[in-house]
Amino acid sequence: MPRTLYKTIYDDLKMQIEEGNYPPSTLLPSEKKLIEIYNCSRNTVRRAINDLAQEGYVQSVHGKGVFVIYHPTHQAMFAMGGIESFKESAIRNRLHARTRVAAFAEITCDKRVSKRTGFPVGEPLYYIQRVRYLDNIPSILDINLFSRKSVPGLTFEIAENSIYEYIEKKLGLTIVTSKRIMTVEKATEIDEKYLNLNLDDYNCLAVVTSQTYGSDGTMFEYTQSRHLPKYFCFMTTATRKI
Amino acid sequence: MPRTLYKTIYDDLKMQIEEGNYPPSTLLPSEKKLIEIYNCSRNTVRRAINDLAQEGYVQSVHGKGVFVIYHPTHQAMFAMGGIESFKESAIRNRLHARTRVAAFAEITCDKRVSKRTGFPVGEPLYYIQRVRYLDNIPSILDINLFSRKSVPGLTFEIAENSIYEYIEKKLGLTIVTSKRIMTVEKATEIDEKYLNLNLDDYNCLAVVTSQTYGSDGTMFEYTQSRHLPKYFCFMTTATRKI
DNA sequence: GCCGATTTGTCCGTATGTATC
DNA sequence: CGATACATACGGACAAATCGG
Repeated sequence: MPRTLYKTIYDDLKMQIEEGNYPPSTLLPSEKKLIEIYNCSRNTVRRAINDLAQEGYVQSVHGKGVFVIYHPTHQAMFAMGGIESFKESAIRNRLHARTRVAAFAEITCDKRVSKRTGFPVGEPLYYIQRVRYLDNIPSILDINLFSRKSVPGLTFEIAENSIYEYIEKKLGLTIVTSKRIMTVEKATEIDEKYLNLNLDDYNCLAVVTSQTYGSDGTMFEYTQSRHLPKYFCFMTTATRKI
Repeated sequence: MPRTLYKTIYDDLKMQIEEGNYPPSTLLPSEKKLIEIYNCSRNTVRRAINDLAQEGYVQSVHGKGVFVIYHPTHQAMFAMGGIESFKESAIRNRLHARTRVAAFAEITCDKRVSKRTGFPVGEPLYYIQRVRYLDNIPSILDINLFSRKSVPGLTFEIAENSIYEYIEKKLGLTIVTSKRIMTVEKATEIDEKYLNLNLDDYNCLAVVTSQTYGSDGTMFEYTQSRHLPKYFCFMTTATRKI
């Protein structure tokens, strides 16, 4: 449940938009009216609208009002721009999810790994390979590197379930920022093996590389997710800086 | 030139971070100090920090301070999360850019097009196909649909140069929000023809579909960009909502 | 463990500027 | 021109997290 006022307003407006009470290409009530509706200050309303704008739900136009630009099409997507665990996305898309751990090891960051990941040389790490099944089809190959300092006590069993759940619920570490880079790469032998690839079909994979930062300001995770193109979709909203 | 105070502060902090004056994993000066430095109110400083956080430059931590999480690695990318024209990205990456217009027509949106693009049925549109060359290699196939109402007067010649320049400079229309969806698709015969594909190499393309909204709150552009994987890279930053 | 200083987070009120109609 | 709408900027108050003594 939202504990802050602007979050409550944000959630309510978002719900109203999704349910069609504020249809696409119409205007939201003016800030003045929203102040009356939610009985709060103008800043608080503006904060909520701002967050909605960043997610592509609305767009403010000077002197006119706040337009709804949400279209229901974009709901049925698998991988969204936000930060979400595999389990969370699977649940949201009503797919059966299963994870098989293919490798689990403790390593130390060397020069080569440091260059690729951004972890400092000498940093103790967990190296984990996992195959993700959606409705029993191997769909994603995940290669994770977690800092053993930031995320201590990881086990094979936790990796089989949800590492994010462990981080947030057991360790109390909050996940804040995630930087992601999307590329398309030729499938390797390892991909072929784990994802049961038929190269005549697709010989490429969608590769998402991400660095995740926790609430202590340090990077605690570097992950490469290799997606079967068929089930891959990545959505984001950009706003132009003037 | 930035006309607003928070933009000035944002630009200055960004520059300092990029130049290494505020190195990665150190703290920015506290809000209190920044208020003194820039001689402004707390809200203004916070606004600038907020914008930097959304671009993955910094991350605020309650009770501690604002960490710099920028790493210089991410500069040399081609397609970024932001809104940028082909010409702009090419210049930023110091590549020679050329555009060949393969098709230019005026059409009217029918049911099928409407379902795919989100334009209303009956909307008058421009249909444009362009091949983008980077350093004389055909790298991107762009299929654009522009609203003839929002973007009147488009010509073959403008399409050969920069449509965005025309929209912003000649029409005075501001580009605000862009929603994008990234997928990986099998290459078609058309791709093969225009991009000189060798299917033994890559048989897939990175496909970015985007809907762009202008300052009048209406969608004026629907574009599908089909990228050669070799030169494709897409970067974005996500922050977790609690 | 407690306390006080520091730092960020939330929220309020107000004034002024500027675009739209 | 005036009314309405959003944009920028300032100020202050209190809460919550962190850290050092």
